[in-house]
Amino acid sequence: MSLDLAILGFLGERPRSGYDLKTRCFDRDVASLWTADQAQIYRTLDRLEREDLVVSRRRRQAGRPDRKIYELTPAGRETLDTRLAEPAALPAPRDPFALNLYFSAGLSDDTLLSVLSSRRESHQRRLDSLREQAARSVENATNAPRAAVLRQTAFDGAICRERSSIDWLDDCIDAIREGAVPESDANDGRKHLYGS
Amino acid sequence: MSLDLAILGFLGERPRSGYDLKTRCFDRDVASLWTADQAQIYRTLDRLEREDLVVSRRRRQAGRPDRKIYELTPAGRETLDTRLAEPAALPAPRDPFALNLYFSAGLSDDTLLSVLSSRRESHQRRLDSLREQAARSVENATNAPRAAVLRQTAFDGAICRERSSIDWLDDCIDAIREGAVPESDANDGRKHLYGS
DNA sequence: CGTAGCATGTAAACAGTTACATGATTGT
DNA sequence: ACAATCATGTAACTGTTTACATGCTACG
Repeated sequence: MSLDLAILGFLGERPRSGYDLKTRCFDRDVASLWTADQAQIYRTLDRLEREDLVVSRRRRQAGRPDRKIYELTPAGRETLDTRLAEPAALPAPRDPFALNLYFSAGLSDDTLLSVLSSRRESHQRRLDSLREQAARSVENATNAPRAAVLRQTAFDGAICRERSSIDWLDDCIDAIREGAVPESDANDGRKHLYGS
Repeated sequence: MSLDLAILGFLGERPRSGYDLKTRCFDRDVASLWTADQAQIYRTLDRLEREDLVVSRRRRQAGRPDRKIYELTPAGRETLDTRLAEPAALPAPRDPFALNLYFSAGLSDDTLLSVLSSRRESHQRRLDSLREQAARSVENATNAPRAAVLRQTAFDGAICRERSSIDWLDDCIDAIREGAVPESDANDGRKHLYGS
């Protein structure tokens, strides 16, 4: 459903083709907030058209296949505005990495450290791409100051979470290095042997 | 796949039934890190048994339906240890709320404020339940100090992210209240009218 | 005594999301 | 052959819902 919203949102700025949405919008502008497959985009456009939220018209192109340009219908515009103004509940909690750690008492300090460091790197990479995209987003919207600020803000939220994840990981890593995490529990997890 | 890991992890501590996993483990211990449906748990247990990662035996009970107690096989234990030690890549970016904000230039300041505040409340509630569960987790593991610390750490990561989300939202709210967000862009999003 | 609720397991249908892959155009 | 563009097929995983079966215990 977030994909619907994103597509309606992009079409709300200006009419676009599926190809356009994929290459310019999703892959370039918001890739670090949301990713979408090409097939997903085309199918969703089909559905949105069936629901009369968008309409398409074909545009001939010299030397290229036709482009199918989609734009919002009034109903689409209305749906977009409504959905944007709705209070957005949090999604169900899904924190695979925390789960991992929750069960990791059997790992050695060294293994833990390597898991945490590689995680830290991933977050760092994501942080970098968030910053890059945030910068580009602002450039692209200099003539719409409110949009520019809100886009920057949207990225800021994600950036801020990435930074806090990194800080947390650094603390974990330090704690282990300083020996602040107790040694392996006696017999941990092996109290109940198979077949016993 | 995270569900697999969680189930293997819980069974790694001690043998348990499906019911047990649902009511004690998922609904009580890690509800704010991961949720799982009853049907999902049973289906996954079936599959894990077909894959020889767990085995079950039936236990008669006086007056109740039999319980089916699952425990890890050696292969299950090995899979668990391997998966825990693997570097965990970040999941694809999915930030529906940031997307929302990204497209919200057409909303009034008042509407924005209400969206942001209600979001703030949701995060506050999640933060509270994280803290609660973290506290209980530590109590329940006093005889396994390494596990206790790692569990606390796992929750800390999530807590820390929730806190930073809340701080960020507070900043957004303040900025809007202070008029630091430019007024609605002229004609925003309505440049391209339907049918034009 | 009857009814409700709890404890426990099984099964199957269905919808939503994402991924991955393939193929059809069209004109340079 | 290549790039741009749209279209389809398919599979996996996840989640939700619903239904069914059984036999306690507890309350009015």
